[in-house]
Amino acid sequence: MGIQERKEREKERRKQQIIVAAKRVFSEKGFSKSTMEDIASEAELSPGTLYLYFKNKEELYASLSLRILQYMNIRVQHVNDEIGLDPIQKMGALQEALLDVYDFDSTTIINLFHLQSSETLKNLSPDFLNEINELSRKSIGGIANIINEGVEKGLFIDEHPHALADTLWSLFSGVILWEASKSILNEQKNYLKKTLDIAFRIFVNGIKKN
Amino acid sequence: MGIQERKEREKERRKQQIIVAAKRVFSEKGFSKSTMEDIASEAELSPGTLYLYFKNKEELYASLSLRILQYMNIRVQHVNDEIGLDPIQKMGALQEALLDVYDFDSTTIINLFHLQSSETLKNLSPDFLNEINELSRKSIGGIANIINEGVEKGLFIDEHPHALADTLWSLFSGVILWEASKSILNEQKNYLKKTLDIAFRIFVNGIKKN
Amino acid sequence: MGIQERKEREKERRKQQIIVAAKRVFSEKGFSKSTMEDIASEAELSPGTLYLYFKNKEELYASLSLRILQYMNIRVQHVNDEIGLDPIQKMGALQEALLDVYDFDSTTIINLFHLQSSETLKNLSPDFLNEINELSRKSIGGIANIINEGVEKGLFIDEHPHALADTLWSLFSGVILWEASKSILNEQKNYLKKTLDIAFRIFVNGIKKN
Amino acid sequence: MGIQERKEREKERRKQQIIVAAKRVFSEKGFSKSTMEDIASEAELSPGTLYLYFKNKEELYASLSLRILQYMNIRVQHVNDEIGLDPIQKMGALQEALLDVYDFDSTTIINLFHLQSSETLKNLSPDFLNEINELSRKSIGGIANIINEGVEKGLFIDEHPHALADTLWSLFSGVILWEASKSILNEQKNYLKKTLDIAFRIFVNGIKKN
DNA sequence: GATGAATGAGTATTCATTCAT
DNA sequence: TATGAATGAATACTCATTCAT
Repeated sequence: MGIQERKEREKERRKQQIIVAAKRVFSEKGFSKSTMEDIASEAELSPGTLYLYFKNKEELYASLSLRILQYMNIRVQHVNDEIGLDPIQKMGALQEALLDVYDFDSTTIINLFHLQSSETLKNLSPDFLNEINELSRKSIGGIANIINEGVEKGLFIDEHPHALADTLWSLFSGVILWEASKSILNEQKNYLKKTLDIAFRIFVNGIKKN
Repeated sequence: MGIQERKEREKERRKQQIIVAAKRVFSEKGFSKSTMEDIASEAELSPGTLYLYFKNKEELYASLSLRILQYMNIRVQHVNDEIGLDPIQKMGALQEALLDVYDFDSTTIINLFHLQSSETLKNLSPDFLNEINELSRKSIGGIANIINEGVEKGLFIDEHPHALADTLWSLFSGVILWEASKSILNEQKNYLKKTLDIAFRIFVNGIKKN
Repeated sequence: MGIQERKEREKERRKQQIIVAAKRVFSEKGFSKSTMEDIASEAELSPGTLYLYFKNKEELYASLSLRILQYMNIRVQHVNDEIGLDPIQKMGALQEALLDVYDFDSTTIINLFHLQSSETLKNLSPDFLNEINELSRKSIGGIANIINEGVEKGLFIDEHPHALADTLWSLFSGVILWEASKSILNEQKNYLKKTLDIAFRIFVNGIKKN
Repeated sequence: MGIQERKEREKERRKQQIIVAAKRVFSEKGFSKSTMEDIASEAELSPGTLYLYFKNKEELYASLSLRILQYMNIRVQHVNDEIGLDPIQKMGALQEALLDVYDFDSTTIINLFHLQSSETLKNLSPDFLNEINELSRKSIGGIANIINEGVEKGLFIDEHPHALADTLWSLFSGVILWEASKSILNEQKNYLKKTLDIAFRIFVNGIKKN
């Protein structure tokens, strides 16, 4: 391992350290009530150090989403790559994949959808926006592929697969955000998994031909 | 018209004036980048005056949502009250109603779903939270009623109607937020109505028995 | 009673009404935490009305003191005018008079000494300052007279009577303020009367010749 | 000198720098007319920096008093500890000590007595209140000790020494505040030292037996 | 006179960001 | 690299005062 590479790794480790801290703080206090000082002390670093790894607060916030989007992407591609599953089974596999993504890091995925639906989006640097955009498109493209198979095989209704993928994406994010908000409004146990399950079944049913 | 009543009206007019200005500013800059000064000058009033009508910035923001929620409520009840429509037709009427609500004030309904899915929620006064909670529950209750009819008549699948209503609500808000974010990400024309139409068709199809 | 005079009286009554309210509010919240609105609503008047009777908040505050100073003046003169009392007896009468003044309106007399020792003083209009100054001087002059008698009769030490009066005035105000602050610091019953009694005895003892 | 210790000193120096500036500004404009900006610019620092060293404006104000109270305490204890002085001589030493305290920092001691007799008191944090209270009690306790000696030796009148100490404290603060207010009212040279001298002589005379 | 809605100047405080060490 | 002290711009909110009715 070269010295260059070791440095790279070290740097990556620090970034992780900061991201983990940021995740905790943001999910507890929300974006605007979290201070860089909060995050720094949670990461056991000084405020100045944060700026060696992230350009500013907003990009730190957005970078949380980047990670989960990358992970989501991989999971969706996996489903695409599985051979020997019929479209209906693939939809089942997709549901499982998305649930896994949620389980993997529920805080951040809620963050992701908040971000997507929020003012922060307007203030990100173009580079970041592009990256997020790119990743979202890939994920939705992957979902569209899965659906497309079903359309081509005459199993799913003959809509534009991308439009169907958008609907599924909306459904997924809508359920997650709505459940999150219910848990604030009612301060009671949420039923996310069950709701997601119902939502998926309705969706798959709804796009089946006849 | 008594002097009391006239004053009441005058007061209501001022509130409207502020709300209209707030809507414009918030939807342009988002919550935290909007200053009370911005809103005041948009309303051609002084900052102090805003506080005669709204306790603070957050309640001003939240009160936008209250209006649209009330309107949504009314529209959902209307659908419920219509006689002579079968459940499938009622779902169609519901779709139209919700689209109307969106058309009536698209900015605010996007705000509403942002609010519902965001940190601001945590900082509202309990009274406001309650009122929003109450109104949301009513709307969803209304939707659940519509669905319930279909379930009882054996047309819709035998799930808990409230769970189905939650799913529809999630779908509706998810589509709206996703389209709104797409319009920021891609800065291009959004296809909300079309997407919503597809979403509803899928949903209704998905909950049909057989 | 002429119409002019009636108006004058009416005006005086309003002033009293405001002063009574102001006294209550100021003594509860202190000067800077009391708002004109507080006072207005305590007086069951509107804020604007206050300004018909008092130029501004500070003069309203100061006018409380004016009243008590006038009263104090009268009481001190009474003692001066009493014939047939020897200087020692007059000092006793003076003590009683000052205690009466305190009993008459303890809140305001504390206010008076606060005012005298505070920043508000710097912000009063010259007219008001003069009036307060004048009244203080008169009171102290009156006390000096009493003491002077004792000096002339060879009973009291041969200091400048005005200096002795200053000392007595300081002692009086010091005791009152100190007791007031103790009641805040310790939140317990204060012993003002006893302390004042001791203070007076010491003072009289201290200025006796031999 | 360790690096830790150096930092500590640096920090202390900054605090002093701020305190000196605050003293100047507060004594010129009074508490409420002084802005944090004023103080910051007097200290040649930025407003934010003030908050690194003092929690808020009120604690900055109160901390001025804390210093002088600590100093006063030390001086009073010194008098107590001096051996070979009879009670009368100790009273003389006490007078000198208090005058020294006044000379050491006249502005702040006026502030202290203002504080003690004012609305600010009500708004301090309990910790601060306690500390001030504690220090005042100690000083008065020290004075009471001195007086007690005289009482025990049969030189001073047989009152409760603490009550006599309260009276002396009141006399001291009363004279200082009264002289300070006279200097505002008359805008002329004040005669504090002379008045204090008279006051002390009267007091000592007043508590002597026979 | 009386009102009270509107004003808008005034300020304590916060916090993302920088930079000398 | 890492630090963390210092910065200073930014802003919600208050409240004495005014003035049209």
